[in-house]
Amino acid sequence: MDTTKEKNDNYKDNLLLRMGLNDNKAGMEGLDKEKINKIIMEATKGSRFYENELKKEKQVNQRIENMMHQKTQITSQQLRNAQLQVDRFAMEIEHRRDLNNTIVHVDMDAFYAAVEMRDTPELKDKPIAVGSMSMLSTSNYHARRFGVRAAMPGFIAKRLCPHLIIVAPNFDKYRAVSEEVKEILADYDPNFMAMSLDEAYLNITKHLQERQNWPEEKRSYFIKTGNLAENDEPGKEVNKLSESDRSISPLLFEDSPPDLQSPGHPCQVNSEEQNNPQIPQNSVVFGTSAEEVVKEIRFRIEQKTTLTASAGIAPNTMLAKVCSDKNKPNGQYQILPSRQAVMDFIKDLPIRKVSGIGKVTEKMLKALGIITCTELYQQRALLSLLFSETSWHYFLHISLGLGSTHLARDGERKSMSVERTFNEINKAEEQYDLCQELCRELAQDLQKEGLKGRTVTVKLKNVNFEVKTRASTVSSVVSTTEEIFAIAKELLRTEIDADFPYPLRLRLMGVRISSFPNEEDKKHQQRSIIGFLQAGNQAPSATEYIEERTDKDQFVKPLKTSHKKSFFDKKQSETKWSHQDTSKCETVDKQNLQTSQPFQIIKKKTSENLETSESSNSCQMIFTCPVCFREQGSISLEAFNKHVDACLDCPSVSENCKVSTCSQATSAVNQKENTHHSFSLWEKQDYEARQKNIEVTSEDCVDLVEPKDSSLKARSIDSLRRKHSKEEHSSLPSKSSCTVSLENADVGLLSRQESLQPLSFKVTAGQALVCPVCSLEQKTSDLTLFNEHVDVCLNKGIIQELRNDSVNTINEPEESSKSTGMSNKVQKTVAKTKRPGLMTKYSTSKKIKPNNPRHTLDIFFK
DNA sequence: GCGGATCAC
DNA sequence: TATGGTGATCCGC
Repeated sequence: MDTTKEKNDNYKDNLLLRMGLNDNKAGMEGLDKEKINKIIMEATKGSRFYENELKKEKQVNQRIENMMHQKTQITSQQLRNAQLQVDRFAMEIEHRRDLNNTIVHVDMDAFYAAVEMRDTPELKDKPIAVGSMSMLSTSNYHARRFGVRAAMPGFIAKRLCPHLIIVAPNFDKYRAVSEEVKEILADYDPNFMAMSLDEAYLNITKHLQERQNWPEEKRSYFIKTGNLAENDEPGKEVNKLSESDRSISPLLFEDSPPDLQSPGHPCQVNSEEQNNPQIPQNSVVFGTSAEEVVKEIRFRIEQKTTLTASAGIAPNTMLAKVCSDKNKPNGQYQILPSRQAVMDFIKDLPIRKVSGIGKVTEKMLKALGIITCTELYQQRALLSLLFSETSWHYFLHISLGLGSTHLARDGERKSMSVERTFNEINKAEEQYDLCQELCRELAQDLQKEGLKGRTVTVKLKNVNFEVKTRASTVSSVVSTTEEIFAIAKELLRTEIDADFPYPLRLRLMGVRISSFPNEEDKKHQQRSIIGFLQAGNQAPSATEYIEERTDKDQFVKPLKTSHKKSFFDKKQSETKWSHQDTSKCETVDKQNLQTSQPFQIIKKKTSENLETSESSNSCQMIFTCPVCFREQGSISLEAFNKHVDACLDCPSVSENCKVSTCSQATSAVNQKENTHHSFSLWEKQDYEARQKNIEVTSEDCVDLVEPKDSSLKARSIDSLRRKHSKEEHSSLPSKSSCTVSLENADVGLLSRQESLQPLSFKVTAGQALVCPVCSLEQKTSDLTLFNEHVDVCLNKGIIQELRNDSVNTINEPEESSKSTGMSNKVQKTVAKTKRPGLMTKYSTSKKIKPNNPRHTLDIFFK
């Protein structure tokens, strides 16, 4: 698909063109550009949306004005100094220029629209767009001639092109097609980086090396016929592409360059093929060059999906991305891996083409007379004085044609959010209901990924399109509907109160959660559990502490939870019970009957009526060590802490708790497999989820434990745990204990599967490390990995799950809020916004080498 | 840590 | 009638 950026801009350019606010060229064919602008303006002018656009525009202009003023203050001496510094840095990064990688950016052409056209032949020669009357995701090339673009509201598109057919998106279908494409991409780079359903980066350097020795058969493909037979393996029989099928692409892309309209079409077959009797007539042989590889990729994509892709080949991601746009649609472009080739390409390249330079940046730079990369380079000293270090480093990289040469693995998620646009809602009560509904959805999403965060942000957009965000960070992680809503509600309340007596007139509300603890945090959290428990004034008793923390941390569980055979039953200490106003004791008990915790501080409800027992109920508490899982009875907190400390610090802790660290099911697996390497079940689950990019349910989890046992298969890990809690000691660890053991072969499989989104799993023979938590030998010599494992065991297995369950147990959802009437599920875009390694990568200040750099300047641009 | 902005898709 | 949703990052407080 074309870059949204471009689509967006063209639309907004059109929007603003007649206002004299923007004079970019759009280059329309089908409909006169003036007409397009006129129609858009007529549909837009006077709207609240438009007024807000103007307002934002003014703000940008103000920014520019400030910048220009700042510029006038710069002395020539400052500029000279800046020049020196910048050029030193330029020399440094130039020195590190790496041309040894071949990066490919593959981009499906008008993806959603193309899928719809493929599947509905009637649409083939009509202008179509995918989306709704409110917003379009993409349009086909026919519609684009009328100025119909993505990120344009459908109702305006309809005015531009009355015959436009707007098709509702079908994301499941797009996902499926995307998977087909990804299967092909994986053949060339198992670690390829998918940016969305229709876009991906590949590093084919390794493939190219291997390919050099490949025989022709391995590079030949038969041309298939109209049926969509699965057949994209080299050398497999397929028939000729039928006329009707071949007609699809040209109709989609009328202006395709003829030589690229059908990659791999017989007209492109290598000459060697004709001379080789081994290769049948209706086949194509691809060469061994990068260009040939990419042709092959695009050929296979089209054969398999009947859809076309464009691609760019370059020594880094930044250039590859720009290249893929060059011969779009259905084309490709390569920048050869030489500095000269790169510089030639960069020379006149408008900076706006670069990923990361958006509308605003473009405008600001334009105010400085910068439009092309050459100009960007020429103004580098000035830029270093006007922009942040992060920014000017980024600019400098662009202007030298530098970018990421490796595809960074996906990092951990940083936030998760839900937001929704609706017709004006101005009644506070409805706003709260809506907020709760969003919190509920968010909590569900969080649960799917097993995440908890500390910061809750509420986003509000009023009917004038003015956006506000309000955030609150709490001291410990939250994840349930009630916890999130408790925070979000207050944020919302503050805003409602602030405008009183006027109502908030909202058109959008969103809830986001962030500040997920990283591994370090978790470790710290775990290790400081002792201090955690001691928090409060002057070493309070455990009971006092718990009472304080009940709302947030939910470290408390009514005793019924594990009354069956728990050690805890025997020794209970007195404590008080308090609960949040929203909690419902009935559900608490019901829930608790179904759960058991390895580590719990148990409170027994002594009053019949929880609602009235605030702060006065006696509860009894028992501690179980989170490390060795042994009940510590009603010992003092200090003694308990010491014990935990000792367990955490003692590497031979496993010696003390070999027997009971694993639940029955897992033990069985371990025995059966008799292995050396183990993963936390949940770790593996997370891992596989990342790979498949799917939601993982607890059912999946059980599959991992014992795939052959159908009786277990159908059960969730929770039910498994429940079962165990009944059959065994309830003090056994729950999820933490579900450690999957894998044969080395399995580990190998994992490593291979990792291809999609690699984890850094290294399995090396030799030195055995024993996890002090799960007692299982870790067959890795990588300390980091080992530590990660221990962290997972500690955190996910014990504290996290304890809290999770406690929380779920105590605050059972209140009665459902009214339906907001906005239940239409929107596709969650897999928005990976990482600019392949630029913006953030160079944010650290560099030590400048004290070499004289001045004379080297000329090497960059002449 | 917060809030507004920018950017990508 | 009607201008999206998700996620990341940066900057100035």
